Amino acid sequence: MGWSDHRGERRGYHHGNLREALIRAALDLIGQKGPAGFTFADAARAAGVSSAAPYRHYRDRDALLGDVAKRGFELFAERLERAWSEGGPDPMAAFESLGRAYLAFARDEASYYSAMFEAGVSLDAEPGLREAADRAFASLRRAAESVVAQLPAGRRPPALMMSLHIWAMAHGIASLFARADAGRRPLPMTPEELLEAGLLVYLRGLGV
Amino acid sequence: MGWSDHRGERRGYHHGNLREALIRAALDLIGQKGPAGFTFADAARAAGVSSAAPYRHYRDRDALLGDVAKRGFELFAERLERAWSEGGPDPMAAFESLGRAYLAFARDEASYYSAMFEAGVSLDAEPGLREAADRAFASLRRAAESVVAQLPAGRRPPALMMSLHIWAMAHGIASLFARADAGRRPLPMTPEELLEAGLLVYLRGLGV
DNA sequence: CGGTTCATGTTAGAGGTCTTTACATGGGCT
DNA sequence: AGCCCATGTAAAGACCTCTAACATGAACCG
Repeated sequence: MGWSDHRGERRGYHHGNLREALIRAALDLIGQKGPAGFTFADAARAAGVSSAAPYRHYRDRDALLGDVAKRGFELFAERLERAWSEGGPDPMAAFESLGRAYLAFARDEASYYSAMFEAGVSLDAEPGLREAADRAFASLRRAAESVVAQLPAGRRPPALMMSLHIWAMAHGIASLFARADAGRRPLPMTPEELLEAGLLVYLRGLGV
Repeated sequence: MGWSDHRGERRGYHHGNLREALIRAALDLIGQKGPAGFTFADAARAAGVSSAAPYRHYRDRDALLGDVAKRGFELFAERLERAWSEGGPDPMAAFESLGRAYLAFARDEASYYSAMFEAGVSLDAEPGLREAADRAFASLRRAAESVVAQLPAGRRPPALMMSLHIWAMAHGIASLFARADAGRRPLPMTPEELLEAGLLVYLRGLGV
């Protein structure tokens, strides 16, 4: 069959770039039906190949999801690092920029976020996955250290703990309230406002 | 077949309490393989009945999962309410008791927690599900109101927002760090300590 | 007490999906 | 040109979902 896939890219018997097409298909399907809402064969269909073709590139569905999660963490780390460095010279302003970038990622790249945190993918499922996740977390931690460094030496909270708190709150808000899950709890404010307010309260509690 | 199920409870042709057995089977299976890791037929097998029997009690797998989530929220609400009322007369002490109960539930009843927050069950999937979830959240909110009421009238933050922040942090910590997911990020402290510290910082930020 | 009823089981099977095995294709190298 | 092998397909077998038709036995009723 020579007809092209749904993006009009396929050229002949061989797809040419099935690996990437499967990733895109997985992201599309996660967006439509959640991380558990599609099968390996569904991804093959969406990419325009037979249901056996994906096995040439991934051992099974979990391996595909693991690759998606890994790429998600890499993209996430980039976005967080960029938000931090573009957030201005003031650590606090940069910090808020980071928080917004976190939620923006959770919202705009909801499919990646889902694969990263809600698909039940083990950090050992894919080589490099844990490293990518660590890099994203390190970005948060560096930001926390930079804020902590502004405090007088006697009142510096542990930056690691601080970054864990912030990560937990950002993830909690993203996970509970920022998903478009049709039937989610309604909020009196946007998730971004909720997170910003939460971070401000938390930082004030630290004496910042 | 007169042999009994894996818990030695079955008596004869009729199971006697298949509905409950299916719930237990679902919880067992979620604990072993995650909320997406088993089928309706698996649950039937685990309960010791034919694969058609569950249809007498649940329309499909989602209905079973919805019932599990509903019971989970009911149990969760009970535990939170009890922790609050047993936490002592001091609102702050009661508040910490509530936080510990939250994490204890996420840890000890990980299968319920998974069905409630990670299985993608819509709050409309089952009659009474949303009500049960609301009751659990209301428990958090009442606790927040009680703490807020201790503050001078001019400095009272909105209790709803406060309860959302606390829920988000508790859920974030439970979801990211408190699961025994074999390959989770290691922490320099227990999740309970992390949450307690986070709540203290947050409450200090509010002026409590 | 005997018979009826009906909720709750069973088996059988249609229809579908997933996964694997054996075979087909053609791009790239010598 | 011709070979190799990465990357596709087709088809078989296993399993799941769901329905239909039948079986069992506990509870109820005359």
